[in-house]
Amino acid sequence: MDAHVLFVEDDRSIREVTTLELEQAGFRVTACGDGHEGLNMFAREQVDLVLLDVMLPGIDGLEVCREIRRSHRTPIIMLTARTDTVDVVVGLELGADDYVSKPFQPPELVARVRAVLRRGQATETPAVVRAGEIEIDEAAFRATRDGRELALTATEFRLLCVLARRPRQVFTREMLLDLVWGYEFLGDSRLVTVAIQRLRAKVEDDPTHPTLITTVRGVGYRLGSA
Amino acid sequence: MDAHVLFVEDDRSIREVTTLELEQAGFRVTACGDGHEGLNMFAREQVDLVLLDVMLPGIDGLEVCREIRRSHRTPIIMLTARTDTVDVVVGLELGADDYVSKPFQPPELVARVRAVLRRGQATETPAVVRAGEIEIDEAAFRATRDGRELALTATEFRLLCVLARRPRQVFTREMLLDLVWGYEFLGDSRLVTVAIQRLRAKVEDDPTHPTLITTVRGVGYRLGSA
DNA sequence: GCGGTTGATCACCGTTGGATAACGATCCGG
DNA sequence: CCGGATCGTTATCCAACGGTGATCAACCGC
Repeated sequence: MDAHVLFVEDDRSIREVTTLELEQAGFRVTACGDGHEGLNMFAREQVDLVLLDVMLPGIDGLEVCREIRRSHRTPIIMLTARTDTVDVVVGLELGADDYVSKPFQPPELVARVRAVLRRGQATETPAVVRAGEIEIDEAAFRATRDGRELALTATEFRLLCVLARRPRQVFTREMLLDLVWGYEFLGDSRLVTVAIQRLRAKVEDDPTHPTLITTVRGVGYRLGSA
Repeated sequence: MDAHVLFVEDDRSIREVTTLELEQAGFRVTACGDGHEGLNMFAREQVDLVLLDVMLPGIDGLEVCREIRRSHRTPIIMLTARTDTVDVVVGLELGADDYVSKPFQPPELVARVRAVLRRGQATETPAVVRAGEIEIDEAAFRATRDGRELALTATEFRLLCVLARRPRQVFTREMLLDLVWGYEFLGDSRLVTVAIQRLRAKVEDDPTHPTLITTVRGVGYRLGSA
């Protein structure tokens, strides 16, 4: 199993106890105490599932959930202390996969986590990544924009995927060479420049003024979110 | 636990023995023998900690460390064969989290790795650094002020990062030359003066009366004091 | 106040990085 | 075998970046 769980919960004692419980159940756990940080961790780490308290200082859990769902389909389980069902409904509407109401028995939580992960694997993760108006279906090898399909070539598609998997992260040309063309590839990194160019021509509204794939001069390229 | 360790060491026997030791201690290990490859692996793999020999063919360990620290806060432990402390000091200044001097007892190394990882989780290294009203997202190479994005150049951004990583710490011009431009850089330290000035022009409310980046006459600069 | 030192500011301009177009090799379906 | 598509390579153009030197202003010891 060995899935990586991100746990966002402001109550310290709950956080520590539950983290232990999850670790004993065989999960790798990254825990933090507020929404901002949760989003940061999520952006940095490769996470298989997110455990999200609704009540959080700063950005609350629902907001975090919405933010994650903007670009990722990682399973999310919400934790809610409230007895009323409003948060649950809103949470599920936002794309949460399950919820657990506090107080909970740790074994129950572990069971739910397992269940959601299993479900996710069963439905063979749709692997649809969204980035702005663009939708990428890695499995189907298709990318659409506002519903219309983009006629991307294989390398263009791979390049787009790599960029889209970590939106906002800047990739140097060398990283992209490794990730898209493979580590053994020997060749000028100017190839990346051209590849980006060709991708932009198909993806951007106005390729001369790219808004989706932006250039960071002296560093590299990045996708998304102004 | 199951952390992923990247191990960069050119001496083959040390590499193999230590890799085994680390694996027996429960870590996943990726090993390689030179700096270039180390950086490539780092770019490709999801790594939790880097073990870095100082003496390496090609790019040396200090350079690799600097390169990684340009955009990542992944914990780094330096291995140094030298008895003199210069490398250690430079390494720590460059942002290494610990160092171990060779020859070392493998158990000691494992203990240090565990300690640094634990520390890292405790201090929960943020991808986004805040300094006053300024937010810095190192991975995205992006800095905002009151939400509005700052149009910084690559060097300006790196300079800001270095200063922001240790707020209130005073940096001499020579330190900044090393940390931002690299220690091979030969050139007048007045360059730093100009760079600071250009950064201030974009960051300060009133660049003629800087409040964020202050000058310590006869010494250097520091960010966010008061 | 005076001279010396340190930092701020400005303008200059060579270099670099990135956009863009064009070329050629290779692959593939018909 | 031919025609189109794809992708690696190369040449050219332009803007922006950043290193340098000159000049000006602030500060310090005497």
